[in-house]
Amino acid sequence: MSTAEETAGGEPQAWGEVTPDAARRLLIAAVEAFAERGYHATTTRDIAGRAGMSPAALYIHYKTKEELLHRISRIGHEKALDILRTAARREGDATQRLADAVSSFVRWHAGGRTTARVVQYELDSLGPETRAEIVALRRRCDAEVRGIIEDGVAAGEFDVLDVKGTTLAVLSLCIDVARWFSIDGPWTPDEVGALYADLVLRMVGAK
Amino acid sequence: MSTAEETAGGEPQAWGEVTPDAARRLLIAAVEAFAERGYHATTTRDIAGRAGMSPAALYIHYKTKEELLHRISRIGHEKALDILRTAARREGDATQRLADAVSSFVRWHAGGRTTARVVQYELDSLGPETRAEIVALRRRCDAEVRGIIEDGVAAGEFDVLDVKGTTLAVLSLCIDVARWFSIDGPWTPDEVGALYADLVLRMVGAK
DNA sequence: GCCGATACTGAGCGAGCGCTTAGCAAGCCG
DNA sequence: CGGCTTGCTAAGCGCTCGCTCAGTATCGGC
Repeated sequence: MSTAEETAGGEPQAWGEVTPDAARRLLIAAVEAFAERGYHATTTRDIAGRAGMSPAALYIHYKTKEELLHRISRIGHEKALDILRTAARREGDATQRLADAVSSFVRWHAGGRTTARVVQYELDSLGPETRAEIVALRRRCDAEVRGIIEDGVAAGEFDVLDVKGTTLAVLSLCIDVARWFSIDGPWTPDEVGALYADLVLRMVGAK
Repeated sequence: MSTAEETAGGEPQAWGEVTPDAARRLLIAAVEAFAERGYHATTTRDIAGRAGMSPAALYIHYKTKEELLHRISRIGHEKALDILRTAARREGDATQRLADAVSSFVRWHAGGRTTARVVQYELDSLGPETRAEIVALRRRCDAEVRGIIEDGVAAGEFDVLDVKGTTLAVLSLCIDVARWFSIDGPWTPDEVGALYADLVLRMVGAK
């Protein structure tokens, strides 16, 4: 992970799927601006300015300001789902898979907190149909984590009172990392990932 | 807790300290609007309209739109701190006090989620000096919870690897309830409070 | 060398924003 | 009863917003 990308807005080679280059620069500028000030407080002039372009250039590549948020949100959620799915399908018992899922999910929220903050907290600024699409992706994230916890309960590895509620709490705990984590704080993303994996294993009563 | 206030925006007899009546109505309208759409997406015309007044009436009672957010945020944080302090100073061992703190704090975030959402998630919309004042209140909330956990560790009741990190995680878990809780969901605020108290006791390794 | 396509800029439109001002109705005090 | 204060409204100012459009520079294909 390069320092430039760590401080500027994301994971290494992030947004590589966005082409052409000008469209990607605008999208990265939008991620930074949305994360700093929020969607509604960000102006299209600010986004274009950060990308080194005139305000009108934005509308060559995106129909509206909301389309930018939509693209960011979908790509981000797909990445989040990918992280959880990879961990859930790994070999190993439920304890190992849950620890892996939580630590990598938290690492993503801490390391790419600029992106994660937009993805997790600007959802309400999307229109109804667009939001519905993103909410569907979130439910699939939820299902991946619930699957691991159910496996652990079935195998007798975990002791859980309320599977649905505990799943929600685990995801909520991980997601909120994007709100409070700061690169200037006392922890690295790896350290928070390890701490949180331990806390979550305690929450599910892993032996 | 009356149904009207539950669906409309807060706890019973909330905002009783705000006078005169017109100022309170405007403030309650602002809480609802900020919670629904966010601070920047809310217009002063919308706030005044919800309170049944003309746009100009707002400026009789408040200097700016930001002063409304400031007042809401300070009163809300004082209430949150009061809840945690009351629980921390109760009689009983650390396990009982932590369970009490978490369940009442979560109940407040779930039951008064309209208010809590504004208080917890619109902080960045405040100006620098105002935000500093609120951040100081948050640190005092943090200190109350850390105090209980430190007591529990000292008494041998808890088994915690990282007191500071665990404190942060516990508060983060509780606060994020305001983001996802819905009155239409499958749980009551009491049920979430009880579930979360159990989860947190597991996180700190309570016997 | 010319043509159309592509990527961009400068200027600016209509709308809606936060906030102000002038004026008015109602209540209290002498 | 007259004059002052209080709480409000109608109208609107100055500004910035998201977005548009006519015009321009650049470039590959023929």
